[in-house]
Amino acid sequence: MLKELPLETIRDCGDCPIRHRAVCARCDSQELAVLDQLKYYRSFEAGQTVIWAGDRMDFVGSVVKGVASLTQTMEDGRRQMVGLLLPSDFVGRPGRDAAAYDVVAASDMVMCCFRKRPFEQMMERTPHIAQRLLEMTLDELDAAREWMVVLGRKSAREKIASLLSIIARRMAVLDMRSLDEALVFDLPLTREAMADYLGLTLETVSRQMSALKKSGVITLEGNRRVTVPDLNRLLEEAGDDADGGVLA
Amino acid sequence: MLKELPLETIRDCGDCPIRHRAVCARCDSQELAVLDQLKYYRSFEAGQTVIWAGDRMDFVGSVVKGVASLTQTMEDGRRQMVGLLLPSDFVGRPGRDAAAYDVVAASDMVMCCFRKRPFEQMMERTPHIAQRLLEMTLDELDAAREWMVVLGRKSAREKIASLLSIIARRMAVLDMRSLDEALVFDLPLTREAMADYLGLTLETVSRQMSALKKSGVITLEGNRRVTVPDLNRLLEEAGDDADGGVLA
DNA sequence: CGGAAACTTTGACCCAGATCAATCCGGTTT
DNA sequence: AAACCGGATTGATCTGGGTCAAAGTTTCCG
Repeated sequence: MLKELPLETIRDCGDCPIRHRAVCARCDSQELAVLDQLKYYRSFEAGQTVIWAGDRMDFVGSVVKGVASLTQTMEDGRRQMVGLLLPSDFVGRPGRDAAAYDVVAASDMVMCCFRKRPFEQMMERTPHIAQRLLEMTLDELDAAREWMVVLGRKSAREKIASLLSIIARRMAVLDMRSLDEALVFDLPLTREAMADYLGLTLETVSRQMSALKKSGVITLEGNRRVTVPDLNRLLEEAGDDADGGVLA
Repeated sequence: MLKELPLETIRDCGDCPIRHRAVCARCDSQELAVLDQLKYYRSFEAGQTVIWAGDRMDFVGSVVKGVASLTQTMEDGRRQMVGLLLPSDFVGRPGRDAAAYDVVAASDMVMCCFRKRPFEQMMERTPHIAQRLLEMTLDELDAAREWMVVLGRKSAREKIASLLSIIARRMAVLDMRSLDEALVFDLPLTREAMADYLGLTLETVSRQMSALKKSGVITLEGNRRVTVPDLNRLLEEAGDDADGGVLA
């Protein structure tokens, strides 16, 4: 356990599933060729730590497959998740040496990595990368701010509904499914991780999941598989505008 | 009331107080000359709304003097502040037409504005601006994530102490005062705005302010003026490492 | 298959912070 | 000065979610 998985397939950027959403999205074929030389893949199994807060971080990269979490821990052990990274999301900060947060694989995960120095040099020469990274960072900032509303002002039930709707929508987009039909997905988080995301205890998460199930807002098969028969109903429960913001 | 203040002095970029911290920080004198042509100042009085969420926003800019807040409002009226903008902070998002949040002047405030289109064009031609904006956005994302820990995991007393220490430190840096001596500053926020920042009610804010005062962690003169005799003591109350992160 | 570890659910009770309701300022207007 | 007004404080009470505790499920392996 806790060792890196062997890589089934070394992919080519050309058929990379996140080619058009990741930090490389704007790159032309020539720029991509350079990145292709620089990149290497790393795999992690669910639960494995990618890096600890404070550790020296000599790479940056993109989540290709699976889900990772960014978590901040207070000295007394209280934990708050501050980022949930789905495929195409970027890990690391150019210009910073140490990791600011614990990065943990929430599910089995594959990352496309670059050594930090060469990547930074490439960024200086390649405005397309810096532009895309700015765009992605601004999106993340927006997401962080939405999340602050969830943490600061929503009830436990609304928090759970918010989390489920965020995951449901992002998963649907990644799978290119329509938001109108019933959505089925596997939660990439344990109850404890959900609690860390939402500023709750795992008991409260469990109770509210049961409550949403009893109300028919969701269906559960086992602990992980969730069905959302009507996304608008879920969004109402989340306290959001039923036709809320469009995810890019 | 609620009209823009007349501008006492039209400043030159050369002696602008935020010249070396704002989005223009990296610009050379030639680039600065171009910006100088583009820029215009706007003043707001405390309480005045700069722009409402959803409104068309045809400018971007920097806070030069004073403090502004970004606030998200839910349909039922619950409010959460999602950004606190001090001098040098950037307002608006290149590439976005509508404001995402209410922007309100918390104190009398001066902004240095640029019409959005020309600024975006300038950004494309001037990597120094895009680079600096990326850096600032990454810093804001870090700040947002710290704030998420505050919202999700801290007690009311810790929340208040956290807010005071953030403001005290940023004010001290702007005034170039040492963090070792006693810090005195005027709170730029009403109790209600503090509550919106921290996900609390104004009554709880008031009670915890009184409690911190009784414990000698702070001193109050009137409602606004705060003295922090010992910043480390305040940081302990905030639940942070006493020698916490260095603010850039 | 079986046993254990990890995760989840459920119940009983409690408390920090919300809510509701008076005051209490410090200015400002008349 | 008196009346007014927008904060701010303080008090009494209530409650959502935390805490502690005990089962119940899955999953993982040998």
